[in-house]
Amino acid sequence: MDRRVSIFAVAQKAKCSIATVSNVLNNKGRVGPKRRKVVLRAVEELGYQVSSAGRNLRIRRSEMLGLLFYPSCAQIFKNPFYAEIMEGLEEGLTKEGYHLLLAGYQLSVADSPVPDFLVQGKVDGMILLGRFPSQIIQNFCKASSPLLLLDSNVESAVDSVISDGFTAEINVVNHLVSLGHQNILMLAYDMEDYNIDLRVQGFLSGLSMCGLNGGPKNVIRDLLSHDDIYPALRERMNSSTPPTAVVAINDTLAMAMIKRLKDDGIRLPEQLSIVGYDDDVVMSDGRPFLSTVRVDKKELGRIGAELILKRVASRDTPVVKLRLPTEFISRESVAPVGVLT
Amino acid sequence: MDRRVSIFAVAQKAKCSIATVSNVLNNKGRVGPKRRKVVLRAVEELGYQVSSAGRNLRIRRSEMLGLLFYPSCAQIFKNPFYAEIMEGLEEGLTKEGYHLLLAGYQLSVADSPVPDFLVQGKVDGMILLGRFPSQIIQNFCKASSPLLLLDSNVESAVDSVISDGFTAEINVVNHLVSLGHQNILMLAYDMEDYNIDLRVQGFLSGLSMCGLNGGPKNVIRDLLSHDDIYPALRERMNSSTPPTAVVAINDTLAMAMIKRLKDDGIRLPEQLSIVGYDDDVVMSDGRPFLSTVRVDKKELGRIGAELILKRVASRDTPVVKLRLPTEFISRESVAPVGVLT
DNA sequence: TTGAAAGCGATACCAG
DNA sequence: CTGGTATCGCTTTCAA
Repeated sequence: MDRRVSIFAVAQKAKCSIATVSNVLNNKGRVGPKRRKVVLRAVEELGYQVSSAGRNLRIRRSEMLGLLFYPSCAQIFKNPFYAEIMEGLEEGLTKEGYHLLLAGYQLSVADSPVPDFLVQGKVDGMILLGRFPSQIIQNFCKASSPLLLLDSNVESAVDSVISDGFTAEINVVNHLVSLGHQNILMLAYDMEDYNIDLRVQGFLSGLSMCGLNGGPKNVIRDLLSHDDIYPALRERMNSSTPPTAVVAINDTLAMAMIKRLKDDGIRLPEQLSIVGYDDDVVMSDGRPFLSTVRVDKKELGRIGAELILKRVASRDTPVVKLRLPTEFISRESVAPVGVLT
Repeated sequence: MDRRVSIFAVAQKAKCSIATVSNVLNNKGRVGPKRRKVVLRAVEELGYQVSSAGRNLRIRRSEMLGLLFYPSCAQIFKNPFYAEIMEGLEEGLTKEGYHLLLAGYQLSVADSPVPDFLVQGKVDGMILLGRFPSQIIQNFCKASSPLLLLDSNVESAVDSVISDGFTAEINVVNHLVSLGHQNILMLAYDMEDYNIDLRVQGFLSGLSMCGLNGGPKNVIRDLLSHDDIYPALRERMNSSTPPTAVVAINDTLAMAMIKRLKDDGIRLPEQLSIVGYDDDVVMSDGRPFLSTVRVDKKELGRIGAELILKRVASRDTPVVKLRLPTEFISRESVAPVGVLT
């Protein structure tokens, strides 16, 4: 912000008008190659850089996007999943000269339902990363400023990009069934979460597509923590018709179950096949073990950048709800049913 | 950025000049209480918010600070320690109307040694969070824009704030010695890191202050990973003069050692007392176990905010190198020497 | 192909 | 205590 050398200095040195300098810098093309070179050299020699203050005022955009976490940055970033999304996001934005303004929800939204940097026009739009209560999302929608839901979604007219958990779980079921599994159980957390809904729906669709007429009994989703979920799983294992495969809502849950199952002497994958979701870098005994659904998190971020930028450019673009394709990753945690490897 | 209602509208509605509106909004005091109220109401009714674009241009500050991570946001944020610092930092900045511009080092510093948003005047200064190679820090110093090293330091004229590992480790040693420990070992990683240096120095000073004439033999610092460090510790334990207490450079290392020691059947803390550093939330058997040095991470961030803001306000403020006081937290992992609890 | 000049929205000086 | 007004640095018509 301590710019001593303004566009004037450049114009002077290049013996032309500031308009021409601006045109050169913005590649407006309406400048002859000769002049262009002279200007560029002047810029170089003076070490000139456009002042975004002046620029922003004129173009009426800040070229800055707000990034909001809920409940706080700490919570989000502890999760490596989001960290990778962030990388893609930043990459996509930087490429277009955009930057991210950081904010935890708590701090920014003290009294007003909308962060003040939004309302102050510090940003051209907002990106909501993670699982926001839908009430909060509604507030943001009302602000009628460009908005993007990254890795989440609600049934309103807001752009959003998530991984295609629906198709993913259908594929998972298909794969398991092709290995002979008939009694498949899905494990999820009990919370309001679009991603979970989607995956559960995909799972159930998968079952019925395979003629397995699955239903609520195939899904355990009324428990919150690993410690609560495991006993429920254990109970099923001890029933007269134990599942031969378990689909966990994400890798974290899958790994937690695996640990407990092993402790209880259940042989994996012989007795029970397990599939996760996310393809977090999880190791077991030094090498990847868990079959899972790979989500290209960087791509998720990149696409997100594209989407929000598009909306900033023209606010009446039709709303886009994107589901990113996923890839099933087959590892040791899945085996054909009844086969003792 | 889509402000339809400018300061003009307010002035019109309040039947005064834009100058007065500005004065009211900035609490310049030179406005009568009556007018002031009228203006405030107009602002309210119109839902007016100052445009930071206009403001920034005029005051020649962006009221934005760049936050830089090395090597990438992902790396940093996976560490809960930094996450808490961030909270304090954000709190301190928001209070003063400042915001954080986010950037991973990789992306921002592709070719230029200094991120483009700095040079473009998008920010009024930079905050470097974490362990940067000193070469990189030097580059930033040259940029002669306000700079703050958060939780790190170099021997140049840059503001920095870290926890006082020196005094902390002296206290740790004193405490251990007061419990009868004479043979104390410090464990650290082999890397260039001001914090590690400081703590090691404090540790050694502590020893000599207690008349224990410790030396390099009391410090193991030539190894990189937990897996390498443990054998070295193990070797000491098996020697003719085994340590009775171990001071780990941080909680992570301490917990890693504890796990391995337990696996090897060493009774803790009877056979060996252990102290960590950071007071991360680490549990063992469901409750805090590890004696450690508590760092008020939020305060670290808050102080950091204060420092950089001060420098932005006046660049020729003398350089400040701050060491935040710490607190020794006594828990079960430390016991008097030779006492079998 | 180039330049002059009109703002963008706010702050702050200087008069009154 | 209040109001003109110059100015910040840039983009963008409109003329030439």
